[in-house]
Amino acid sequence: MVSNDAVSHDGTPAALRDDFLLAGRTGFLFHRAALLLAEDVERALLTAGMRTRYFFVLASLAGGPTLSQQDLSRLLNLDPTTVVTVIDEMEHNGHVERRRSAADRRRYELFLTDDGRETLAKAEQIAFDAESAYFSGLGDDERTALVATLRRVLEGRWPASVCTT
Amino acid sequence: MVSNDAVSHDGTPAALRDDFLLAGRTGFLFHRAALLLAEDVERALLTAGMRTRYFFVLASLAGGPTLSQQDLSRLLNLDPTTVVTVIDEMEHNGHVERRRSAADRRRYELFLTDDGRETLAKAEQIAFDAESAYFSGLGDDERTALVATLRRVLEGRWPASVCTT
DNA sequence: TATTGTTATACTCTATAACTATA
DNA sequence: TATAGTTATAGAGTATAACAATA
Repeated sequence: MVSNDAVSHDGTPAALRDDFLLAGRTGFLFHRAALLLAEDVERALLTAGMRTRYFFVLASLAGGPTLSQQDLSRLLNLDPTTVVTVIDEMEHNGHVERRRSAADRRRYELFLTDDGRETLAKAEQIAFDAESAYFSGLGDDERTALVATLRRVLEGRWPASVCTT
Repeated sequence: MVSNDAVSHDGTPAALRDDFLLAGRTGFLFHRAALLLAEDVERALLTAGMRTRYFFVLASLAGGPTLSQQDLSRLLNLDPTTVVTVIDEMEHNGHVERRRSAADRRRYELFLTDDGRETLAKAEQIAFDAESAYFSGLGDDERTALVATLRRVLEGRWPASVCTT
């Protein structure tokens, strides 16, 4: 019986053979590795009934300057209409409050509630654990180097339209 | 006039402040960096009328063992129904041929045509250029280290259901 | 009984356009 | 005239279920 796996006749997995083009593409490896991590984190957060995007918004509102929905949209690359949906849900859950900006009455200023902060803390723990497991194959030095590399690649590109200074 | 950017009062971009939680998450940086690269490559390929997925399939079929649609599905994490659509399109474009497997008449063996190989070569050049621009901020050593790190992280996880040996 | 490929269908997610209120 | 937020709608993308042919 011929194997139906993508394995060549000498038993070498296709992905590791030099003639498998994608395996040699930095971009493809990057793409795949990030997708696996995103899936791991999403799966972990789902056990607590939370989605990754929800977590990202919670974390964005937790510190630093006060953000509006448009700020969030630019910061997290979310469509403004998507932000409305997420904030609606978060407000309904009692995690976020909309307050009209006194300086510009078109805008809402978004604030985490105490419940929102508690929920964020739980989600952070879950995400932290998932990431730790994901990166468990790396040494501390290697992970530190990875973070430095990622920061350098992102330099000047994120947050894209937010960080204009 | 108060700035509507996510910039704090001292002018430090929110993303770079210590109190902006997401900026400290390896997973978030990873997620964002990979998304930007994927967008760059997609945008570049679109100038030649090609999508990233199409390119991935071309590259998967270019070398190594002969693949069936199910193999592709597992290798690239594509739904089998999605593979049907992509291969239909590729066959229509004259880039791929379906040939019934003699050993298992349920399966198709997928082969690139000469046209498919030419198209792949062009797409590879485009993707290569886009990746080079994306990684231009990194030194050779840093990029080599990144690839090594990515490979280690992917070890045993990709290709997931394909590489079972 | 399980698997490959296929179609039809439903569902989710995102993007588009139009509207209001404010600037 | 432009921007923040909102709604309704359309579109793309994906997943689900059922089917025929083959193992």
